[in-house]
Amino acid sequence: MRPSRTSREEILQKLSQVFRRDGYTGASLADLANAVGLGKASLYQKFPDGKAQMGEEVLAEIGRQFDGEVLAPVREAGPIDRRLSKMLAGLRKFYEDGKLPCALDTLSLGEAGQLYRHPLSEAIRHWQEALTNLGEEAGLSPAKAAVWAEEVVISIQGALVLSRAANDPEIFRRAVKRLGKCLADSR
Amino acid sequence: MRPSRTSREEILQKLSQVFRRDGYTGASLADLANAVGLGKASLYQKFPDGKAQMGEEVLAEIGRQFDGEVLAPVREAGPIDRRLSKMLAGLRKFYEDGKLPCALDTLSLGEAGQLYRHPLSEAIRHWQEALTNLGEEAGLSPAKAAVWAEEVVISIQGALVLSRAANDPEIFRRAVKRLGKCLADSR
DNA sequence: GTCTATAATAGGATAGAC
DNA sequence: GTCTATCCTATTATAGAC
Repeated sequence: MRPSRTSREEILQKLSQVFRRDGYTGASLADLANAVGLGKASLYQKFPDGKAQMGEEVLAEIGRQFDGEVLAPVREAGPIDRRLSKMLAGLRKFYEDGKLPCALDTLSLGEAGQLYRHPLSEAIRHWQEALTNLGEEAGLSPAKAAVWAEEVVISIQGALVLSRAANDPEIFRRAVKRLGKCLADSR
Repeated sequence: MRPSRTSREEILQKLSQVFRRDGYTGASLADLANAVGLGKASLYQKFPDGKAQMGEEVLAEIGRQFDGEVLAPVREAGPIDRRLSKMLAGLRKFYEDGKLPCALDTLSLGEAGQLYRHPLSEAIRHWQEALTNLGEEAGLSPAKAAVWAEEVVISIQGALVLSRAANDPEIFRRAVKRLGKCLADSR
């Protein structure tokens, strides 16, 4: 019997929390092992290439989770407003109402930025692409839709940074709320 | 003769580059000493409390620099548009056209976030305050001015994160350019 | 003031028992 | 599969020479 897939998913979930909170350098193997509830040596059994591999698989897992919780609603059929507000609800959950940082931020610092260059830019591209399509469906020109998509991603990232630095998750919640009203304004 | 003030300023300038690029945990004493051009022991002569003190003084120095290069133009007399565009030029210089991260981002991760809680939130408050005043002078209601100020700060922070993660400083330049046109839209 | 040398500890990674 | 024990290197920090 092959190793259960959910189990690894759960491990990656725990690991991702540490990486997102503390960044790549800030996440020590002791922290990571602790979060998973295993010894360091056991982690190396599952990730023979060590921390770098953990980060890589965590990024992939985060990407899948983001796709399911945030982007799937954007792409489904139905009225634009409903899909947008489902995405915003997904974002609130994914970022735990502004209390959990984004890996695009915390895994792009220093050495990690080089290490994960491609997955990071691909993740951004996917997000913007889904939003651009939504913007066009809402009646924006391709150019305006692309700008709107970029501004949405920027707003989320900026609000997360500000919430963390100011220690005030309300900043994130306010920003999400404003995004619910701004599609019409871009027209 | 007491130690020259510019010399310490220059040291803090070098240190701040490392902290901003690599974050608090990512900046090792070897990196920091190297950037300054001194041995590690010499750094401890100047900062007896080590890395924590360096970060603290770096944040203070960054605050002064930001105040001079970015916020001073916002507060000076003259037409609103001119002051806004001077701020944007200041931002482009301060963030080296999107290539140098903001300390609000990279020094708010993990342990550093707790360590520098107060200077970080104070820095944000100062920035938002100056922008809110500008917004009111431009004719916005106090409430709308506060929202506009928050959105400007969010846009800058988000654009910096995105530029870094996507490895594309153009994202930052575009965002700054858009900020030059958005004050009127908030009215 | 700055350096070399060195201590003390933490971090990443592996060996081998169970 | 997981653990204890261990290795090696990097990191923070200090002592003491110049």
